[in-house]
Amino acid sequence: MPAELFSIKMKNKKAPVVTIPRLSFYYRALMEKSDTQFVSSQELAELTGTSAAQVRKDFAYFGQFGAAGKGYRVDFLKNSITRILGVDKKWPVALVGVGNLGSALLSYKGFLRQGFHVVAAFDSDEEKIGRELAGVIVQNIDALKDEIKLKKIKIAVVTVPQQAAQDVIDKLVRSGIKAILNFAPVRPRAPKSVEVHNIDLSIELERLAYFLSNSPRRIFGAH
Amino acid sequence: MPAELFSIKMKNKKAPVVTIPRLSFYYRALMEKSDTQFVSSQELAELTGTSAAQVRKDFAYFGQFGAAGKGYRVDFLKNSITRILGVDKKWPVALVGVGNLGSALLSYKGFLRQGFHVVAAFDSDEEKIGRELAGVIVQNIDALKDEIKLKKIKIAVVTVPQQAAQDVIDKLVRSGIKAILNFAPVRPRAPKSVEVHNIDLSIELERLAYFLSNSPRRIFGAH
DNA sequence: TAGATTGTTAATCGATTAACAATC
DNA sequence: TAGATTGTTAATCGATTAACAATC
Repeated sequence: MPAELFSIKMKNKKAPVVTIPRLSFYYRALMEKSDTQFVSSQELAELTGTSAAQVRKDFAYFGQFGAAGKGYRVDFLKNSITRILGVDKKWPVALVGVGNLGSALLSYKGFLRQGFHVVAAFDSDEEKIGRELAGVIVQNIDALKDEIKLKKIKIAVVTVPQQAAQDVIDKLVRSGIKAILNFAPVRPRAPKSVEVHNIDLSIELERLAYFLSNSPRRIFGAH
Repeated sequence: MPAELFSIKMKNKKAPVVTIPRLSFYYRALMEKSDTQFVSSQELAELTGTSAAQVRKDFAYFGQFGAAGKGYRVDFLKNSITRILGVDKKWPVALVGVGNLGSALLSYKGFLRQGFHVVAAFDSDEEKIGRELAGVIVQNIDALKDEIKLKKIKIAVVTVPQQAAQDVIDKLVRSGIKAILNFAPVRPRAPKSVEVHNIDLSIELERLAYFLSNSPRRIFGAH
C-alpha cells in the first residue's frame, strides 16, 4: 500500500469537495512563482482570491506542508499538490462523440499539459469513423469496451447529443470507466462508484440570465 | 418598476446560489411532464435527484407557487421558473475567440432553445475575420465595443487562449458587458458588478483525477 | 531573541433536512 | 370530512473565518 495514500486518507477529516479545485488554483499560482523559495498562506491567498486561513485549512486536510514562521516551500508544495490531485500520473482519456464540441476538445492542447491524453475517440456516425483527428483515429462505438480495457482507460469525456448520453454512459460504466466528464445537457444516472461531473452550457447561461434579471439596477436606490 | 421583480427581491431571504441551477433542473423535469396538471415536491425531487424539502424551500425563496394538498400546477410553475431565471426574454450573446471551441459553441444549437442567441463573434486573427460561421460573420475584435452597444449585448462567451483572456475580459467590461462565461483557464479579474463564471476543463479533469487517485479501492477492506 | 507564520481549535456563517401546523 | 401536501420554523450539518498557542 502506498504510504502517502494511507496518510492522506487517515489525516483529519475528509477534505470538502470544494477544496480540490482550490488545490488546482494554488498549483497554478505556484507555477508562476519561481522567484522565491517560500510562499506564505497569505501570499497564496492573494494570488488565488481566497483567505489565508482557507489556504492553511485546505492543506491541513492532507498533512503538514509548511514551516511555522517561514511558510511553504514552493517546490515541495507543488510536488505535494501534484501527488494529492493524482496528476503526477499519466491519464489516458476516451472521448465519445466527435461532433463540433468533441472535435474541439480533441484538438485542445490544454489537456496534454496536465498529463491527460485523449488516446481513443468514438462515434456512431459512419462518416466519422476511420477519420483521424489530432492524432487519434475515430472508432466505431462498438469498439468501446475492448479499447477501454486494452488501454486501461479510466476517464471518459462525453460529447454526444442529449438523447444518446445515457446510453453512452451506461456503456462506459459497463466498460469499466470510473470517471466521466459529461457535456450533454442531462443528469445521467450512474452507480455511486463512478464519478460523473457535468458541464452544462445551458445551465451556465441560465445562471447568468438570472444574475442579469435580478441584479439590483439603481431601482432600489442602492449606491 | 416591474411588480414581480419587487416581490422576488423582497421575499424572504436571498436564495442561495446553488438554488439557481436547481431551478433549471426543475424546469427541465417539468418539460418532460405534460401528462398531469399538478406535480408534487416529492415527484419533482425524484425527477431531479434532490429532496422534497429542498424543492419546496427553493421555490419558497421566490414566493408561493403551490397549493397545500395538491402540489404545484405544472404550467404555472414552468412559467414562474422561466420568469425567475429571466429566460422568458431573448438574450443576445457575443462570442470572443473563434478557435476550435468557439466555433463549436457557435454551431451549438442548444443555445438557441433557451432564448440565448449568438449575434456577434469576434477574433483577432485576420484569417478568420470576415468568415461566416453558423450565420454569424466573424468581426475584428476592434469592433467589439460598437457592436455590443449597438446590439445591446449583455452576455459574452470567452473562448480565447489563456494569455489573451484577461485583456479580452477587460475590453468586454469596458464595453458594457454584464455577464461573462469564460472558458480560458484563468480566474480573470473583473468588477463585482460583472458576473464572471468560469468553465475550466483542466480543473474538471483534475477533480476527476483526484477522485480516481483517492477513491477507496478494496485496500481498506470497505465492502 | 523577536517576528513571522503555521496548524488547529472554537466561533460563525450558510445551506440542507426534519418536522409540523395550516390548508386545499 | 380525511388525506395529501404545502410553506415555514427549528434542528442539523458542513464549510468558512477568526483567533491563538506552538514553533521556525
